[in-house]
Amino acid sequence: MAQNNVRDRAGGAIDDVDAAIIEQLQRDARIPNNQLAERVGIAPSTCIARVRSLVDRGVVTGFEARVDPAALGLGLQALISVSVRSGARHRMAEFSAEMRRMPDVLQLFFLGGSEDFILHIAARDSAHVRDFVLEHLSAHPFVASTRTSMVFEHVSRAVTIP
Amino acid sequence: MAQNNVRDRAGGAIDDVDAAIIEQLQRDARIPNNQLAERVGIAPSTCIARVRSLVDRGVVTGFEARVDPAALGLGLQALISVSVRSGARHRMAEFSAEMRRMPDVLQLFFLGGSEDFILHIAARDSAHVRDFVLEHLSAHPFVASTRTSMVFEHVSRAVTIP
DNA sequence: CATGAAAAGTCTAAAGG
DNA sequence: CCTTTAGACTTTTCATG
Repeated sequence: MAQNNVRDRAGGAIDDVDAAIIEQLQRDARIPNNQLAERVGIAPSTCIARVRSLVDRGVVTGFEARVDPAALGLGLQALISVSVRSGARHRMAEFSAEMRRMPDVLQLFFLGGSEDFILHIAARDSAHVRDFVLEHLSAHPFVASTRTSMVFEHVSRAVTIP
Repeated sequence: MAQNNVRDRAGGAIDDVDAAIIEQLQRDARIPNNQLAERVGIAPSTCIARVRSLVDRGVVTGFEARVDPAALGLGLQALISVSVRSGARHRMAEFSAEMRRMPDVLQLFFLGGSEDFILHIAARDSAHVRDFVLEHLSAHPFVASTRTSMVFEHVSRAVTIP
């Protein structure tokens, strides 16, 4: 069986050509359609239809520019584990919406287990991290406790096709 | 002072037009250059030069397609905190390179503090998570201990210009 | 640095296999 | 589902303010 066939949510299948398209677009979302077509070995018009189908089926969810936070003066990153008061567990959605509005928040992970969620933030310096935790977390009525760890290095990779 | 002037690493400055360009490209990296130019209020030829400059200065580090792991059959995500044996601390770089090669790893955070790093992985199901931890972490000579938390929800946001 | 105009290249739809 | 073709649209370069 030379061909992959991971089924997607919409019932379509990801074949080898789709996989190759995805891999190229993960590397460079701005590759011209005709170059992309040539690299994956199909005609440009077929390629355009394939890319559209991947987007329509929800496999490719968007195309975004990666920006270096350090280049914007945000040279520090931190992970903050937050435990929510047991009485406030049912209001997590509310809290989530608040956190999402904070400009410093890069990622938000809602977890099962003892910790309730982890925030990934970008900051100018350690005073900025401290202020963020004190003002937006420690002082928050839903928050039971926090634990902050500085990020020394962050590696992020696109998901690999199984 | 109506104009922003965050200095970047290369000594250039991010002015309001650059900030507007970055914001648009974070939303949609594939926006046509002439549309982008119109939205930020400059000529297409100027816009092309601005975008190139942002890339050359390392402010914009790339353009990538976002892919839904669930659409590829990876419906589960986990965060795994890993503590490294004290004797192996000086070989973290080696370990990092190994982890980066694993196809299931989405992100890798190197931390200061008691935990040494956190892995963010995508998996088919809980058996896949368990196998990953057992085979690649617990069995690894550098690893002292691990703690796995399932991710119920993951929100990821582009960095905001300060 | 920014611009406009012209050349080079790319996108896309339609028709046919 | 793929390919070819041809017209429309975009990108890009470069000379000039």
